[in-house]
Amino acid sequence: MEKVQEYLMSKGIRPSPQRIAIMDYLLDNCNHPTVEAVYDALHTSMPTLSKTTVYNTLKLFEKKQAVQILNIDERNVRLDATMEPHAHFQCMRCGKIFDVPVKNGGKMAELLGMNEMTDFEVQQTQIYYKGLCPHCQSEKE
Amino acid sequence: MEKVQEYLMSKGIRPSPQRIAIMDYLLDNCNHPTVEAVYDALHTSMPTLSKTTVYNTLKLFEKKQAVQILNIDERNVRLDATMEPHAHFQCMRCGKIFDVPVKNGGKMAELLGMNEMTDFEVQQTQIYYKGLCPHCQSEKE
DNA sequence: TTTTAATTTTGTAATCAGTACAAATTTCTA
DNA sequence: TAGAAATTTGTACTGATTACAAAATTAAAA
Repeated sequence: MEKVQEYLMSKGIRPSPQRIAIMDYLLDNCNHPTVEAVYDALHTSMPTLSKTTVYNTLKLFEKKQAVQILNIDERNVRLDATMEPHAHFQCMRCGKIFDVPVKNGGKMAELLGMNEMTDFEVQQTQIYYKGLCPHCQSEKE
Repeated sequence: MEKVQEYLMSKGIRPSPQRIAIMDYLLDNCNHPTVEAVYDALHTSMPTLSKTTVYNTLKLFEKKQAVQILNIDERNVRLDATMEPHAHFQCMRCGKIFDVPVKNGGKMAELLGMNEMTDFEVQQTQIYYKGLCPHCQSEKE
């Protein structure tokens, strides 16, 4: 638990109880939860927690590069505390989101030839796949 | 103008006046407009047009692979009628969205090594870059 | 043609994720 | 300890998107 606190500080984030709880939850739940899910899960053990705080905190985490806010789902934002470069796959049938490794582990923009567009300064790269996950492929009649 | 009609039919889309107008607008305006922008632009010359129709039509176009609905901007959906594979860059300062070519023109998933994940059936790939566009780099003090 | 069925469009009302804002609380600093 | 700065909270609001059912248009059948 102090691990989380140290992790936040290493990212330049002041470790308040709320921030620790949120980051702790994200590190334990890598299933790309929604904001709602984070709030619901923490609300019971921390009844005073406000949804605005969750939003504020996530915005802060993003700015400090401690979380990725994914727009892969058209309805809700999804959270991901894994900061190593990787892509995401969303199943169009069950909606689940999967982490997907990228060739030679990273440098996604370079892989795609973005380095040749020297005029643009890329600060982040997001790669979203959509299709059918293994389970839903076999379900499909 | 009949070109658009034929294009829709080639995609398996019945060419109603509204659909023709919307597709025509998207083909003429490649600046990744919002739904609102499409509606506003067409509303004057087609006063009966409803915003619901715009939404319905775009959903249909997407299903028929005649348009890409981009989630790169966190506020609004953006439209793109260019169906050749390419990536998108959004400037974090001015918000503009740019088309970006991809190495050897396409096969984006393969470039990233997604073909090796044989268990997932990828149907579409979206690549979003964020950073500073050339113009905003020089503006930045 | 007429009639009927199917498709498409329209407008209004509702939903719901996300934000604005100011008060309350906590933490830091002098 | 007092006061300033940072953080959290709750409520009200916004605004994009959807639900839905009526109206209009188009296609098909007779």
